[in-house]
Amino acid sequence: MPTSEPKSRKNDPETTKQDILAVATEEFAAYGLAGARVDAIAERTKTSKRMIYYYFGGKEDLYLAVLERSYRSIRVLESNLGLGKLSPVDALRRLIESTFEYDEKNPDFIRLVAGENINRAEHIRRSTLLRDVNTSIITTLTEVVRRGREDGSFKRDIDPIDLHMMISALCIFRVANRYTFGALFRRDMLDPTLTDTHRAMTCEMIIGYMTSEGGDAPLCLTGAA
Amino acid sequence: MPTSEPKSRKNDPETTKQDILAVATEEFAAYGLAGARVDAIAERTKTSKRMIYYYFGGKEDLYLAVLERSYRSIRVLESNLGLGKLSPVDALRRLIESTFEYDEKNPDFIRLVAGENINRAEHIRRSTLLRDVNTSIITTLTEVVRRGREDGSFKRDIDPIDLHMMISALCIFRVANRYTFGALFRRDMLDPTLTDTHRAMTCEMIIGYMTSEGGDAPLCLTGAA
DNA sequence: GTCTATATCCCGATAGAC
DNA sequence: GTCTATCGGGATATAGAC
Repeated sequence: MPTSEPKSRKNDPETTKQDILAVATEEFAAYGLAGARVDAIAERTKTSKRMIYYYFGGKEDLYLAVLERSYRSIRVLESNLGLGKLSPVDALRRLIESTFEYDEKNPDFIRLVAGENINRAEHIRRSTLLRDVNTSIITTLTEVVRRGREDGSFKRDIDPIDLHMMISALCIFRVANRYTFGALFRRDMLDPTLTDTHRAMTCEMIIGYMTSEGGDAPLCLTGAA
Repeated sequence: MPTSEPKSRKNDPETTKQDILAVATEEFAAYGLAGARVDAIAERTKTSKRMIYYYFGGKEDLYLAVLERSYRSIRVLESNLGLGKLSPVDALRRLIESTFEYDEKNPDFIRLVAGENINRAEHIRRSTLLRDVNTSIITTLTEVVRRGREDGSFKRDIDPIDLHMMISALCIFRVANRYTFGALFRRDMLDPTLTDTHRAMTCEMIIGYMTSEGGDAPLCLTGAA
């Protein structure tokens, strides 16, 4: 058996790296960058702590690799929704529902982003790769908004980044703030019996906004002080 | 001068404690519980590290005291809005706008909450005081929703906690995720030129939802696949 | 490429005088 | 109530053999 065929070996570098990344994602999501422990990551990995430094350099480099992998995952998923074949309203609804489901199923990603905001995004800022990966969602939304304006279904002239902000806000909040809400108001926002209600609220709020007319004081302000 | 009048002394306990709390709020908001340094807090205080342990017991107790002070601040503000004198729609708008302004002006509070969610709210959960303090916002919203349903201006039968969730989501997101958004999309969500746009979007989205009719497929689904 | 053992630093908490 | 000096635990990172 020639040594030039490493793929038959039990532990090839790529598998080891992916194993480390998967475990590190959970640890960083669970405790944040400052709270995460390299020892804890190594312990749950098939390999050793030395290998983490060997492959990734250090704790912060590993953390950045985790962020890059996580962002790529959601952006790839969004790009495969086939929104171009749908009407603008249906495309928007499909994007909102996909985001809603993805966020609910991937709390680790939400927690990573929350942690990186605590860090004032100083690690994301160092990565041009992350910026490139994330352009796709804005490109997608720009096209949906353009088509909706063109066929008249969207009445609002909105910046696509602001639309992304509103979708993200409503989908992320119930995951990101699940614990404080649960502790303060005794209501688990991820309780399965609430999913349909929350998804419908999210869709109707955003689509309702996009498809309705706006104005200076559009809503029942007559007679107010 | 009798010693029973301590208010004339330069350093009375209450002032010292408030000084510590103010500095600790900034430190915990800036770095989270795990990332915050007791030494850093002590350095920027008028007093010493020893006094932090003397008054508060330890790092985690100080952190909890900071959380209690911060939550009390926003809940007191909300309670003084005089919403009972306004129509349901105007009351809702006033509450949304107040929340929007408060969150924008108090990023430290938003960051504290985000950090506590990283901690899975395990500190908030230990405090019955925090739960009591936070009931007021739900009481307030319950009353607004009840009146709006009664006079017919609100068409949706919404759980007040869910309404609070939606208001919080839209107002908090642009502050909580300011840094990752800025780094990824090159748009500072707190840029002063965006404030009016975002506030109007937030109000119209929520009030528009509450005052419009809902249904299974209420929005332009005719002809869709 | 992989392991164990360890160097080095940093931080929370405390001792003990005044 | 306030200060300075320091202890002790634990974390990141590395050394060095195989």
